[in-house]
Amino acid sequence: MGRGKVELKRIENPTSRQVTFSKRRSGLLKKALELSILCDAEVSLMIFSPTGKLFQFASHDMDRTITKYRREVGLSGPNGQQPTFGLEFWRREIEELNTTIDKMETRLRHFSGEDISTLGMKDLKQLERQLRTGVDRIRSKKRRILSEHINLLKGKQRALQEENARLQKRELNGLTLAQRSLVMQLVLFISRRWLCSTTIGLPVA
Amino acid sequence: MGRGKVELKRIENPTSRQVTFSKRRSGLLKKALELSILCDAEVSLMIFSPTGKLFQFASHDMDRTITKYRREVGLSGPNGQQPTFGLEFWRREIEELNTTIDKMETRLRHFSGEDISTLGMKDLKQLERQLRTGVDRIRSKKRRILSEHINLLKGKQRALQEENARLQKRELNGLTLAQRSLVMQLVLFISRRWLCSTTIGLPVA
DNA sequence: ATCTATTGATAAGT
DNA sequence: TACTTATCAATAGAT
Repeated sequence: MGRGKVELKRIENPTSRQVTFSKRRSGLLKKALELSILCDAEVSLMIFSPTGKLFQFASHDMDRTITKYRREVGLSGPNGQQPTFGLEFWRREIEELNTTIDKMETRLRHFSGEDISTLGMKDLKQLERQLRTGVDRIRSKKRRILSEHINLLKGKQRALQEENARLQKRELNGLTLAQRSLVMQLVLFISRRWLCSTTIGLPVA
Repeated sequence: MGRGKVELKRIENPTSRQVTFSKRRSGLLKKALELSILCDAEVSLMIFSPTGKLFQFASHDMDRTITKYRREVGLSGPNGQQPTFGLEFWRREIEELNTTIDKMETRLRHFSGEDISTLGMKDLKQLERQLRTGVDRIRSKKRRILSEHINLLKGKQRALQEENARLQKRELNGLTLAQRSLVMQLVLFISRRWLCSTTIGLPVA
């Protein structure tokens, strides 16, 4: 994929070889990363340049993957690990943990409805019951949260309403006072005119 | 590189995920091979599918490369160059596995609707969606099983019906033969009587 | 599994 | 080593 096709054969020109190594190396690492993420796979990649420099990628953990690999392929490599005394214990321990993890992974996948081809009707029924229980509990939790939220809002609303009422009342009181004042002024005014015109007979100023 | 861009994120659809895994896996293995040949590099690649199946490529020898890797990594580690893994390594390995297990346990419990007090509404919604997906898939699987069972029964039923029809036909044939026999006997009987009474004139025995 | 439209990777050139 | 660009390769989505 480039300006020209390239045959699958060691590149003789050292410069091109080095350049191609650099480019393709990063391409390979990138694709390893993509595979692991897109497809949820466990990928480990080790690249040693001709000069012995290491480049690596491990989606999970290189050692874990190597352990898994050894378990899968069979047993110890030639140089891999001499079964020193306590080693066997650790190996078995780890194997056990890995088995546990595998089982849990399977179970988790079942919970997502994956890899259920091998399950029988009985298993499926049980699984569905469990999932439905989970869904019910989660919904109930959601309802509780919503309800709490609503209550909170109601509380705030009530507080606001009370505050509102208080403000309105204060406003009304104020108006009433003003009105009283007006009434009193009116009364005074009329009284004065009445006094002037009827009792003293003087013209109003 | 395909009909559409694809974001670097776990593919949710299990079918596409499986298909993509298959395609990209072979692509990755091919590119690993090419890099090792074109650039004279030592390449090792391990891929575990989500179901735990191993796919690997090693330009030289997996164990040799692993050993080389250990040596390389060990150099930058705290302990040094010995390919012997001390207790520290194993302890860390186990710790890591236990952490993984803890996380998975939590997740499993969440899937059963337990220990969800600490989850927020967002988490709960996501969880519920996953569970519902699981339930849907399981139901669909159940339907498929039932449907297969029904088809099996239908097949058996059809076979029985055919068998039945065959038996009935044979029975009818049998009856026809009996009838023929009766008719022939009758014919013989009448013939004899007719012969006796008209041609020979002797009384019928 | 097979087929294409597209995107991605990269050989060569600068 | 880092860009650019012309080409080839990989692959996503559909069948």
